[in-house]
Amino acid sequence: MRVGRRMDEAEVTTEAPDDFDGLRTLLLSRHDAMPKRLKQLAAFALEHPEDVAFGTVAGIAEHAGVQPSTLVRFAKSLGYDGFSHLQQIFRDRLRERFPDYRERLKGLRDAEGHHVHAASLLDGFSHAAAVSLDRMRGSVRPEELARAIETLAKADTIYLLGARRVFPVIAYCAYAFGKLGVRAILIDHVGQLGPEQLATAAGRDAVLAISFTPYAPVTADLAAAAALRNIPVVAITDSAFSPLVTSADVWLEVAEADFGAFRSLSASFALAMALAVGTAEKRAEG
Amino acid sequence: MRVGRRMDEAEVTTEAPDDFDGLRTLLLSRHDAMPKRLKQLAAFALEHPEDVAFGTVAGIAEHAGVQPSTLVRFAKSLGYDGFSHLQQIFRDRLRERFPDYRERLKGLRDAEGHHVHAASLLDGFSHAAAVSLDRMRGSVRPEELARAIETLAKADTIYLLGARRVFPVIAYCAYAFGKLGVRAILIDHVGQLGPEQLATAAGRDAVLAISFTPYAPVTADLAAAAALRNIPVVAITDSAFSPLVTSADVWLEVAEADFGAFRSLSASFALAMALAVGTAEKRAEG
DNA sequence: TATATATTGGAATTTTTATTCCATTTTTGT
DNA sequence: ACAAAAATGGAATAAAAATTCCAATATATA
Repeated sequence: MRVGRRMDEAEVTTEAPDDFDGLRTLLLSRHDAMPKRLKQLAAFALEHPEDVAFGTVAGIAEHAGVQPSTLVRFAKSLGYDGFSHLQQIFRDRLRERFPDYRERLKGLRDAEGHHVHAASLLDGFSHAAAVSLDRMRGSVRPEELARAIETLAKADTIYLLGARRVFPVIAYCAYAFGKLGVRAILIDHVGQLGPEQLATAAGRDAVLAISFTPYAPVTADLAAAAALRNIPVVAITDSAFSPLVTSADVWLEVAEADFGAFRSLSASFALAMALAVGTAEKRAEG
Repeated sequence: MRVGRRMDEAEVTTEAPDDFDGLRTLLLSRHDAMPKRLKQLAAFALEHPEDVAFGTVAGIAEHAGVQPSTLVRFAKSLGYDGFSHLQQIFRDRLRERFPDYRERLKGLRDAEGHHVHAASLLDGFSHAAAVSLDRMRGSVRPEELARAIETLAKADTIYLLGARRVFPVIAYCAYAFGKLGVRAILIDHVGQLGPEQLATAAGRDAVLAISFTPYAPVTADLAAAAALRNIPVVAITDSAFSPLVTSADVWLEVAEADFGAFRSLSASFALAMALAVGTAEKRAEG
């Protein structure tokens, strides 16, 4: 037997699955025993199979945060000839994906009662979300959006206002602004301390308020209070009759679709993310 | 004007569609007026789009019965930089992805500077959301969803676990369950009291936990603690490597698409809503 | 803690792939 | 049928990509 064998040429037994499911299983079983970077790649590959299918070694390596050579090593450690060979598995999967889709719908119908019902609920909510997103294209005007971003970009601190149904959106804004290095304060109104949380806001700051019917009184009240103190208010709401409109310097209209008694929040989220990133970029510019 | 212009550098007007549908239309309209080999390629491309997406110049040329150079000429005659550029359109179609960020800006050029940028951000986030929703159809299996609903429906109280990026989703669950008359407790971990908030949970209850990469340790830890105490855990996560998987009795996979550094949450929301409504309905039944 | 072993980063190399160029053939218009 | 323009094939070249190799680092073992 040869001496001085390097890891690069590691011996491989009977692996190298030739379809995606097999690869997936292999990856899952081996994952715990893998070294750091390879583990990282295994996770990346299963999370972004499309990137692996289409990307180049350099591109994927950058995305996954490893060196190009690690990709080749990864492929070899699984028993493939090299990265190109491994990539083939990912590509094959995509080629077969379209037929898969129809099978699924068929299978959905044949399944038993519960499943169908659960799946159709999911379908219903997905559909409502998709409709909301589509509608937003028509209702949000680019100039207004740009004005909203300008207002927020000029602010020293952004105070985030939203309650009940839209609280998730505003909570997400707090996360996003924080990530982007924009100072923002979430008015979560714990212990009914909303007014106090907003007390430190001044004219150089701004308020981002969100409210949909039935408008939560806190949000409208606090926004009005801010406006009275000459703090710029950017509002996201669902109609021109919203109480927020009178307090707002700029407002954006989003009409979410519903399914059953529940309304989507998808369009609001997309809009909130655009505001956050737009604001951060505008600040970076100057 | 230059003399002796060659066909290779043919002038191109305003073509070069940046999505597959546009390309298809262009190909169909130009087809009749094309020279023999290019016509041949147009037909081949529409008939075997996947081969074009994955193949190499040499390979496709052979398959289609033309010279490699003809492929490059074909791409250029349509207004693309070269074959690689044309191929990108075919690849985008397969991954259902947006044309490049920059390309997008070009398309919205008629508006003024800021507006364009803001609008394309919004477009990007909307699209990521739509893609996420669509993908979910493939990754969530109806039977698993039904099992998750059953587990939650049997529970006395549902404890809601989620932090950081997914906190909005779990916060929304608290709202939805409340509206539906299902007893649920939001573990918001205020004052680091997460473990205490979960202390009252017992085997007759259930935990609904959500976590995506990079997995917040609190969520994984609390879910593991619950599992140890034999409390059923339903998890929503983004890969089989998630630390939640080991603790979960049922887990649902959702891979959200991203735009820039931010991932959508739309699919997670839709799934959460389906779980909530499904649970409420199941309880009402029996 | 010292030593052996595995893992990783990054530059150098090789291979593959796209593109360009030009001589030859085909088509078009007169 | 003839000249001019367009189209084509195929070799030559340039560009991009994958792969290999080795030094540096980290990890495990005694």
